[in-house]
Amino acid sequence: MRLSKRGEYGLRAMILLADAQKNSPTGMTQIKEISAREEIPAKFLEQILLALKNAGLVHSKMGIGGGYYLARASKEITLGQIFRTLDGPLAPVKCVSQMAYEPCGCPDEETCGLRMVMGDVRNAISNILDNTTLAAVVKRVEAARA
Amino acid sequence: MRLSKRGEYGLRAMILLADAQKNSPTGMTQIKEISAREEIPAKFLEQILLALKNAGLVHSKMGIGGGYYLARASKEITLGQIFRTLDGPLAPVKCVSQMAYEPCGCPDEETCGLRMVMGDVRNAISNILDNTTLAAVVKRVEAARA
DNA sequence: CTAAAAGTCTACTAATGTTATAGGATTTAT
DNA sequence: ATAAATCCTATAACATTAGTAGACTTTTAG
Repeated sequence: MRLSKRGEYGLRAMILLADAQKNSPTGMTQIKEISAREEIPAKFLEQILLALKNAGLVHSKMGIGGGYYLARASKEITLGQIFRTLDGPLAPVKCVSQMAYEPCGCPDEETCGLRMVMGDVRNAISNILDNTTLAAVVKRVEAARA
Repeated sequence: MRLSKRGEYGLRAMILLADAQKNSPTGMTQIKEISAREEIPAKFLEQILLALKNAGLVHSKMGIGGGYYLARASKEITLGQIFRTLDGPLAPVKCVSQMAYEPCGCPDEETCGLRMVMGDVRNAISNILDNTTLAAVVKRVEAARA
């Protein structure tokens, strides 16, 4: 049940961008700054941010003084959206995926006990990640710092 | 967030063994029968059952008329135990794992927003898998069949 | 006692996925 | 024009996964 480094780095970067949004209007931040502050390999982060950009979650500005910033207010972006962009479906098995259903190979899906339980697991994960916004995470971090 | 085939096959096999326990005292079943009924490659299943045996979750009997059976009553075995044996820790990131903690590389664990949320995810998964027994799964399957 | 039926155990392989790194192309401010 | 930044694609090194192969051991039936 592991989160990939790609997903981890991407989520951490997005939380940083959400935090930056509070200091300046857009919160535009350069790759190298995110990379330095979060200790993420810069060229790897570049690919990740590009994927998030293509998914419409961040915008960017090229050239001198450019950088990345959230495409929407931080309370309009959920961790679930970021996760799915970088790591694919939340569901532990494809046969309970809402976004990318596929049969998993059990003889009868309707009476597959594993499928029932994994459906619960998927819903539990979704209830957290699809209902947690970047703004909520930033708020929680501030509470922890206090 | 994917369950491996190894984990999937192992969980399905264990649910079958739990069901078999209701028909005969031990519910002893041969690899080839599990393999046929669950459509799992026999030699792969062999390795999986061996791992479950070494973890003390099933017992076996060699020779003619042998097979595998649950080491305890089906209500004494949780899906969490099986999952961990075959796929490792439940936690999406090591820094929130109860069984196998390791730092994940964020600059400060105490104020890492991702870590907080992933802690919640781990707990949600654990609440399901560590509280669901094989007996409960079998019961649920029967309810679905009715 | 022997042969067949079952699990035991280890090694190997092919395919895939992960985690990067490299380097040129493009855009923008000065 | 130049420097600073993102854009984009390729590729390499490594790890994991899913499965296969085969020799070995134990047990029972005859």
